[in-house]
Amino acid sequence: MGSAMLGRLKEAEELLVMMKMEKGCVPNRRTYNCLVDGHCRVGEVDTAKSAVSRMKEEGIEPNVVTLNILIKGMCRHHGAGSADSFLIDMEKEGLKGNVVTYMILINAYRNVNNIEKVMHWFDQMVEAGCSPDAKIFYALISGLCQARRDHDALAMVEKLKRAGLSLDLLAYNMLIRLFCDKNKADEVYEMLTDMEGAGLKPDSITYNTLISYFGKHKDFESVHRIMEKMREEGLVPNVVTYGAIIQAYCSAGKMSKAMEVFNDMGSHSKIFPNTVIYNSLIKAVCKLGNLKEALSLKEDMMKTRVRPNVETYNALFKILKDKNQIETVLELMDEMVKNSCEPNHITMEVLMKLLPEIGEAKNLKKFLQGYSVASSTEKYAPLF
DNA sequence: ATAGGGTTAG
Repeated sequence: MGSAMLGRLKEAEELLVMMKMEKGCVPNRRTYNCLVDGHCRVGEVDTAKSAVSRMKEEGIEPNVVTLNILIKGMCRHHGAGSADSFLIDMEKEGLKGNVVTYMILINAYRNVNNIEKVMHWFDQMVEAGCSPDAKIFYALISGLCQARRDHDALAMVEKLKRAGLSLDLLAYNMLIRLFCDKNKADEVYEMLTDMEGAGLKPDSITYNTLISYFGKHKDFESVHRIMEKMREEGLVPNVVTYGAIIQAYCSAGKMSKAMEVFNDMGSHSKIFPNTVIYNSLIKAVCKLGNLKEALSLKEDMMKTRVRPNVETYNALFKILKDKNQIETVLELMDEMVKNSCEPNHITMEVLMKLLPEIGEAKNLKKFLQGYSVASSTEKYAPLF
């Protein structure tokens, strides 16, 4: 971004000067807030602050909107920590935040998974006499679910209900997901019942979450029962539904079942397998030591233009190492480079073990720099 | 055009 936007900001500043020169055309607080926001959006937080000083000099006091614009800008460009201390300073000067102010901070800390700070600012908000609205509660419940804090999440649900508010489908889905992760079936059912009582119907995300849960526990009877119910409700299985079922069969070692669902996908529906689904299958056949099948699935991906990702290659590197197929490792390393697929620490771990076979560190370094390793004459542009 | 938000398969 930057230059074009910065250019327009310069125009805005010039316009402001012109406004001041014309009689009866006085920039007001809104004018300044717009300008402050513009500077914040391009990351010029300091310029934004000096615009605030200028507005003060002209006798216009910044309001809570000005404060929120700055807090948001600081969170975005300087991190939540700086916005945090800035608000504390502002509060000392008597400027009070509102629900929006706390929402900005709560979400900033939620985004970096700092749940302590999320809770801290929720408490601060209540202490400051702000009554939280449903959106605030949803943000908090989301943060608590992400942090896997099921008890705290339920406590927050209680607070929301006491405030006369209720959960929506999205919030229920997050909670159901959390209880599935924690393997708390009773709580899952409780949520589903509660949801029904609130007049909310499960959507495909709810169903997919449940299918994945029962799949993980190899309870295929429940998986099918839920799929049946899903169809009765007029919901169509999507790529995630199929992915969950295929993954379930894979982890149960039922490869023929997994392949059956996989093959049915394209023919019985217009839903086609994606990278996640191919990876489930490739990982499963690798685990069974079936290199040929793994490579053929990867070829199938290339043919159907489903992009392999780093997980695909890592699974293949592992089995190729076990089977001592160095030539293929080198070929796949080149293919990764060609497809701009970035290696990760797992890739490096596997390849490091193959160092002598790959031809010492030289080739690994070339690989990392984006050069061909299979044939030393070929050369690609460095990609990483 | 003055400020705020969250979900599913590996």
